[in-house]
Amino acid sequence: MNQETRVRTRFAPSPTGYMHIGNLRTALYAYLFAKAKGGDFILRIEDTDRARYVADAVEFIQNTLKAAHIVPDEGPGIGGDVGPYVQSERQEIYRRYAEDLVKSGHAYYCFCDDKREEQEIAGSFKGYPRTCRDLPLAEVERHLAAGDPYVIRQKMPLAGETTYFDVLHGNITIPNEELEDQVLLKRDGLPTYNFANVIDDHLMGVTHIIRGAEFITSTPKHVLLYEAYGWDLPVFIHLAPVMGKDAEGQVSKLSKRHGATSFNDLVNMGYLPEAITNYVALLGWNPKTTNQEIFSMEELKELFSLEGLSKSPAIFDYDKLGWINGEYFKRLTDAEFAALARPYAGDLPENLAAKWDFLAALLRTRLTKLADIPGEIAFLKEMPPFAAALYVNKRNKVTVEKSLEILPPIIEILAGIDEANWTNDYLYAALNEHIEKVGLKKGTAMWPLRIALAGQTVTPGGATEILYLLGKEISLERLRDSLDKLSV
RNA sequence: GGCGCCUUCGUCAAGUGGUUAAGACACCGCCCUCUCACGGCGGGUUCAUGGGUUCGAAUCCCAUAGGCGUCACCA
Repeated sequence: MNQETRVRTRFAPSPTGYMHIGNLRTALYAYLFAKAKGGDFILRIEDTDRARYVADAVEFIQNTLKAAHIVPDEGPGIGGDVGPYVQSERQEIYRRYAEDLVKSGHAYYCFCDDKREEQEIAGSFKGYPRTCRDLPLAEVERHLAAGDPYVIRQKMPLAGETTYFDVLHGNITIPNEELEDQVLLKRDGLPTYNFANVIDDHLMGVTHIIRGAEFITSTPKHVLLYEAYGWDLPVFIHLAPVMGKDAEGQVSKLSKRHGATSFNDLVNMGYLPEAITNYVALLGWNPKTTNQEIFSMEELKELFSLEGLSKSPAIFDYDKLGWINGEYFKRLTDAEFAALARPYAGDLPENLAAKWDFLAALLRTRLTKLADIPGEIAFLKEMPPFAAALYVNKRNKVTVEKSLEILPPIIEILAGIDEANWTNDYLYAALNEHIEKVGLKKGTAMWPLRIALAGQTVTPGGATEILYLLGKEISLERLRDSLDKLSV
């Protein structure tokens, strides 16, 4: 390929209505590479399996890419010079190319039934099926004239080996006897993946094929096709898979048992699309020149290079995703975060709903995903039952007895504060004054207060913040109730 | 099973013959602190195993093991 060739990459999903995070990463890398090189990124839909067709899947894919800020230059609904970009609309093209291959002797009509199962049982599956490989021309014409159903198969070399170059893995060589005379055109007239893929990549001018490692062993078949047509080979880049780890620590290809595996699942859990994209970019790619980890899409487009790709599988790590998501939360303003987080809080009692912005600000630095919000704020909606042992805190020198002494005067002070002054700042100042007067350590007084108020040791916000959120009435109610239980 | 790919801390990873083997997440400790979190400082038997090559190997070669993929009229 010469220097002036414009880089063109593509993402070619089948319309399943589900965007696996591994697929999203493939799309991302193909997109980033094209953009890093000032080239084009194409979206092509590979819907040649009628049985697997899912309604609205194309729209779903487009929406997902949009949410992830991956923007195709060409594709269905976008246009471009080499469309259509949906394979089911290109049927005639494949047929023509398949027939050309028959004429040039690289493929042949096959009228056999699909006997694979029988053959496998018989244990002679290798080399199958080549029955029609050398069918006399007259015989072929007789079948065609009779309208017999057929497939077109690729004629593989019986000996030797095929080698191609992969950017990540170097030369890959597969013995030709491993290659089956694969079907190119199916009985229903539609092409198989292995055929349509090659035709389209060539016709659409794709220069770099970035796809999953599961295609490493079928690529020699594609290479043979390119050679049969006399076409230049594109550059192959086979990405290592994304793995998951289950509860037992077993590693396997990322799937349901590892939790959410689709982009949309993660978004619904409250990971920001930008954070997911950022994390996924780093899962199998490293910028090399910097230790930076938080990247905008613009930065990624500039930095991305094939050299940073990793050839070994990477395990999807929710901890790291959570950290990156948290970093994105911290970069938002309080108002932005409050708006984004509100739907996850569910129905809020009036007192809390009115103070949502204040609550959200407390939550912002404490969360790794929005779906954790209900659990974080449950104690504000309803006082959880708790054991007196929670009052005991060594570092703040608090015991149950001590709490019994500390609480009553504080409750009295709080009861005397006017509703109008019931703000975090005022409450904090008032309590602080009392604490200093009686010579307590701040933590010693605040600990039991927060426990009596919240019923749990870990809370978003400190004692006075919780007082403010709960409001005077509920706060005093909770405190008196807790004190009663403690006195028994 | 055949063929193929992969193998640096628990995880993501830098590293391309000479480094105290970066950095990040997670974990642990300390500091900060009205708890937690945030922030700051610090900690940890990491080069799968066995052979070579070399003055010297995480880096090169060969085996072994393990993991993964593939062997469809699915992609």
